[in-house]
Amino acid sequence: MPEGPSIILLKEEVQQFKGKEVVAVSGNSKIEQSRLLNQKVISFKTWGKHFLICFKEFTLKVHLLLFGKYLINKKKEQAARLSIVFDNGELNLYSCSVKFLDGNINACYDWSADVMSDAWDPKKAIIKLKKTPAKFICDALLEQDIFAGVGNIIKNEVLYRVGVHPESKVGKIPVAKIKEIVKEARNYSFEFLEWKRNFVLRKHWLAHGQKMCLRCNLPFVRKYTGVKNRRSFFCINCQFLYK
DNA sequence: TATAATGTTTGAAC
DNA sequence: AGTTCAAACATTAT
Repeated sequence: MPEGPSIILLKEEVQQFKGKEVVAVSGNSKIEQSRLLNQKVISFKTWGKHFLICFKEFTLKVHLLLFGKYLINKKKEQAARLSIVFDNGELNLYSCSVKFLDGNINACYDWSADVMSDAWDPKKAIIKLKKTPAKFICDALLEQDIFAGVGNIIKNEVLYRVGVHPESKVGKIPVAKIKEIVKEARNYSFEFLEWKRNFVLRKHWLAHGQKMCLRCNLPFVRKYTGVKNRRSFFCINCQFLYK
């Protein structure tokens, strides 16, 4: 479900509730649900994979993790983690993490680290990468402090597009190539957004889940890589190993 | 039916 | 005290 672009779509879909007051709350979440009652939604925001419902005094942070789902004006049979009812509809959240953040939301997040944000700052990402030369690039791309919103699919697609082996060491990758990776992390995320919006994301995957490399027709390597030990799909012919 | 998968936090073990 | 790592959580298609 998640990855940054999917959360942007969620934000778009709930705009009907902006400015609306919460009239009922339920669900199996252990948070103090009553806090939400009678509160008016000031705005919806996202930071990477975080979906943020901002109220006057606090923000509700929703993270869909790996299996999270949401339904708008619809319900599943299973109990919701949190169901937020407005007078014009409801938002139902399932198998996700929900938490309150107190105070000004801007104090909680560095918006410039979010690849989907207008405030995204590629230069900062490059500086952060330079500080961790020993890290594998496959791990670095998943670091939310550097590339908030990038998940495993985006990681695989970006590395294939720029021709970099996932087990390359950050410090061994030429600066020009690092810049390309940073640029593509944002660029691909926006393509992901439009494809996902139109339900055609999957058919545009060039690496993730693929068996053969379309460029050279060699079989992909499928391997759990990095300290994070996440699935990587790559072509040893088209993706250079900087080590 | 067992397994694996778009993710993160936690707390024990070093 | 800082790092590392396995476990926990949760869902569903194959």
